[in-house]
Amino acid sequence: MPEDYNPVSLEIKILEEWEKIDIYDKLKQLRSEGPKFFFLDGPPYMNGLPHIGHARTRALRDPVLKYKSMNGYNVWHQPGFDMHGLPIEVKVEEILGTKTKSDIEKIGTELFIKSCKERGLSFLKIWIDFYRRFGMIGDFDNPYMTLSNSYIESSWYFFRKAWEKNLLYKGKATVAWCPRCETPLSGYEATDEYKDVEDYSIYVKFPLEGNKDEYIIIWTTTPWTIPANVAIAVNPKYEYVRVKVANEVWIVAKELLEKLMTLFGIQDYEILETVTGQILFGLKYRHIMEDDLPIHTQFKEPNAHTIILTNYVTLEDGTGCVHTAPGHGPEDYSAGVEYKLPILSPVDQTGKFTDEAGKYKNIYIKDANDLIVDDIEDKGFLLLRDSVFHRYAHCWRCKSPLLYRASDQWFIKVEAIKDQILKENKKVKWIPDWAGEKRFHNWIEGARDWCISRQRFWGIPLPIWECMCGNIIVVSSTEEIKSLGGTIPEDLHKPYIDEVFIKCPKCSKKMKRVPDIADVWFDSGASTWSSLGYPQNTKKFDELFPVDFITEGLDQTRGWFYTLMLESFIVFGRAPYNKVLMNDFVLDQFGQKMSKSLGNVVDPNDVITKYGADVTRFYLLWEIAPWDKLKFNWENVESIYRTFNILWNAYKFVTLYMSLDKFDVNTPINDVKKYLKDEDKWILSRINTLTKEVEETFDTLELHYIPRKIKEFILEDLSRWYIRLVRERMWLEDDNKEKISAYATAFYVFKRLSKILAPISPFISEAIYKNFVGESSIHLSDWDKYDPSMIDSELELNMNILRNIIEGTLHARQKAGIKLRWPMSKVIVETQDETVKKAVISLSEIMKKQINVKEIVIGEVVQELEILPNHKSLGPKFKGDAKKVVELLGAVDSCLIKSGLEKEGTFDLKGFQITPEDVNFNYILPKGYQLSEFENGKIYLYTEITEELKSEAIAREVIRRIQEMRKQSNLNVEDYISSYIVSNFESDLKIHEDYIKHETRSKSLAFSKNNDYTGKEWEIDGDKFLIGIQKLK
RNA sequence: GGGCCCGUGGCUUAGAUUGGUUAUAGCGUCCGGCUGAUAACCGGGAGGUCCUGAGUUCAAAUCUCAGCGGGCCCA
Repeated sequence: MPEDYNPVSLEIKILEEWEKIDIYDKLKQLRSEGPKFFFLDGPPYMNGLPHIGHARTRALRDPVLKYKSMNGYNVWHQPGFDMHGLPIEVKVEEILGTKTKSDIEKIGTELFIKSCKERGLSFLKIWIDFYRRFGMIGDFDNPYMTLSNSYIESSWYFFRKAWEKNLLYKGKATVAWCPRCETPLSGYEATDEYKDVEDYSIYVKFPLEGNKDEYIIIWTTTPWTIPANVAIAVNPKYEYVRVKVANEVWIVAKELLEKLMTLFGIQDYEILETVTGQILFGLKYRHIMEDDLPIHTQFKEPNAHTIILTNYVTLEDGTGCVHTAPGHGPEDYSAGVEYKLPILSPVDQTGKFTDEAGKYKNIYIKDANDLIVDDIEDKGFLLLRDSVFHRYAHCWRCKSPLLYRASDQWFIKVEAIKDQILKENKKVKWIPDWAGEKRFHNWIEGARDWCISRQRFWGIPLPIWECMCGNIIVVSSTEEIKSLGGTIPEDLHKPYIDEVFIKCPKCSKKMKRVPDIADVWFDSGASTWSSLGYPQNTKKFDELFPVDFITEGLDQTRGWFYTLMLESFIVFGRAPYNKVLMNDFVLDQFGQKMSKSLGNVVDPNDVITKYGADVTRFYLLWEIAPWDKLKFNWENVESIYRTFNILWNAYKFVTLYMSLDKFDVNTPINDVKKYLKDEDKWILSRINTLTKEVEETFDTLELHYIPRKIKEFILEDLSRWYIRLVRERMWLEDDNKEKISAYATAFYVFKRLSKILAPISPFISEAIYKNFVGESSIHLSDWDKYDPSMIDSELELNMNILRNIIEGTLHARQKAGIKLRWPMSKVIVETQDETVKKAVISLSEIMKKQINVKEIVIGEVVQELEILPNHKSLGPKFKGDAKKVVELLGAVDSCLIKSGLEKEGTFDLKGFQITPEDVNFNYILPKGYQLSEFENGKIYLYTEITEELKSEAIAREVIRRIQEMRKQSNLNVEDYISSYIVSNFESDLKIHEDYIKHETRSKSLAFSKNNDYTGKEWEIDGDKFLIGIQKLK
């Protein structure tokens, strides 16, 4: 006999059982011959605890895997963990108290890297414990970890392939740079953290060569980039003006002229000439810092310090003439390449000016701003010194303001292959489709070459060795290193790997590894093959590739979804995954982002501790579609808990009677088929329909529909309807066939329901299944496919109609103020719908019981139409004749008037023209009837209570009181009692004596008081009843 | 600034592929009822500018366009 529903203790108990039998091992063996299903786990970053968003993603993916397992698939479910990268380095730096890279070198990179490793591994157990507690079943003893030697070695394969395909190159590029971390950041890393900051806003004039006192005006918010200026860009399409201001001539965009003059406070100016940007092309100017930065006089490139043309120049702000410093901006850099400009980037990796910056050498760029602006002013080139608030990129980890600087980096040539990747992406099934067809597609379309190198410590070392002679070798395995004369360290990380030298096959000199590590986004992107140890071990990969299914959050569009696609495409020439489910985030109940500072963070462990993993998983799936934002709502979690409680109680109810009767659960449903009643056939049909719908939804991955349909089934079909209908049958004595067939039906339904529920809520389903079926685990059982022969759509439809009518009748009862306990003699169902008539006829027995009415008639009740004069309208209209009109209204058939008004809008009442506003109509029910409407018709409840009905009603009222007393006395349902009833209704009760005795399990029923019994006085409709009961031994 | 997604009673939501009677359900609230599984449940009432505006149409929550607000991604 199961206890009350206590999810937490139930789940803990089941977890212990799973551990005892080593359920994953069993599952693996069981499905070893099945078709493969390769699920690739999106590795969480190991710098914190699982949050509710992680729980959501897992609540989405785990049901798919469990479902696939139950359907015979050999599911690959290996958890993965992302353990390298800057976030961990930053955390470790906090702990060790280092501020710069040289600090790290001082304390020793070995110590630093060891600390990073410890940090990365420190969360592993917590996460795996969380997965287990969450009800996931997977290969948790063998996770893939990006920091393992095997993973690193496998991932090297990518660089080798990219190198072979000419997609890996070393280049100078202007990339976002964090001066504190002293490393470049990817474009998107740089945009993660924009902050509003105050900066200079300066307007500067550059003197044109040859034309005395003629200047071109530029605007910038970064004075520190002026030293690196090598060109000024204009847009060939725009019009520019040469303006006379005092004794100078200035060049600015025509459209911005007025605005600028107002800004500079200049009233007297004269437009000398209007030209297109095209005309300005090639004009030479002098750099304003020639004196302090001699380098500006030494450029050999012919285009240095000229006006160039680009189309990225806009008229939104500035002057239409754009200061161009290829060493400090990506767009400037492309312009620099296009026009063969010198790439000047006189800033070192810590953000300080270098020798090339002349007098500004060794000053941190931001600190140099003031000095530079002052200098420009002193030289007379400053037109305006102002400040501006704008969004400026900051380092996503350490929050330092970023800068752009040119440096030597390794790149992946993405632009060359993106068209092919777009083609591959078309083969991938995305859920929802727009995630792939639009979002991901657009992202790839705009992709640029990927700067994959980082000048940091904690990451996958680039497997690139360089020789003085210029030879470059990209290795793909430790074996290869050995064959080239290198020795393999125990740990493939820095600094050990830096000590590995190989012999140059060309010149026999010592080749040195490029000291860089890979951008951490590279790591997880290599998981397709690295998690399987490929290419060092080919077996698993050959069996499993490609990935059948992945799922992650929508932020991974540019992250994991992308790196997986890109890297796998480069290595294997195809999309690595077939199906991708993209989910949105979890917000708080008001739609606010969860954050520590707001204090609105929902810890998944809190939810699990309160309601259990089953409810949590079910809720996270049920609340909203996976790809929509989930507003976490505790009240809705509570409602799921209540649903589970109801399920449990329904389960308890049937098991109670089954075990009392020692029902043999092996009784096949076919054995009792001829005893099945309509409600049995109906629920059997419903559970099969539900199974069908669930199967279909697991294919489309619109996963939220599954728990919604299950919840509706549990509440509407199982608890509110089926159990209600069969309750009495469960109380039948002995081997009554009606009872046995109800048991067999209930068993079938619960067994199937537990299967359907198993993928989503693995614990309660396990408990129900094991208690019923006795097998080791539901998760080692096969999915019960829906049985089309059990589905009777007509019956389902009829039952729906019936439920509508029953609800309508109960409404009529309520209006009449008659309790359900009181039997009524008749109800008349009025409908034009033949289907409804059929439904009522075929299911009238159920209906009679549920509405407690003796007879159901399909027919109609003629209602009298009453006409009510509207004096407010009639009075003014007919004045003195009004009274006569009212009399006439009473004399003429009101139906005639009504149809006349409806057709013509007016009615001739013996010469008086009346209109609709003059009268109101009212239908009068014949005496003794109560009306209620339902979807397809009307219900008339005949409410006259005869003596016969009343005595039955009283009997039922008394039964109800005795049941209540049994309950209060904590009697078991099977206990027998003796009872007495003292009242003024002895003769009524005597008519129903057997009925009362049977219902209350009274062996004897007396009509006089017995002081030995537990007695209680009740009042029923104003009459007093003294009732006593006594338990029999 | 661009791409994508979202906006429906106090709250959480269904309904958009295919325009069509009175816009779905739950929570909360008020009234009534039921209860031999249920600290449950059932019936009813109140509660709506379906973000705004325009357009297409006999008809728009639904389709189109523009705008507003929120989110993710990018610049």
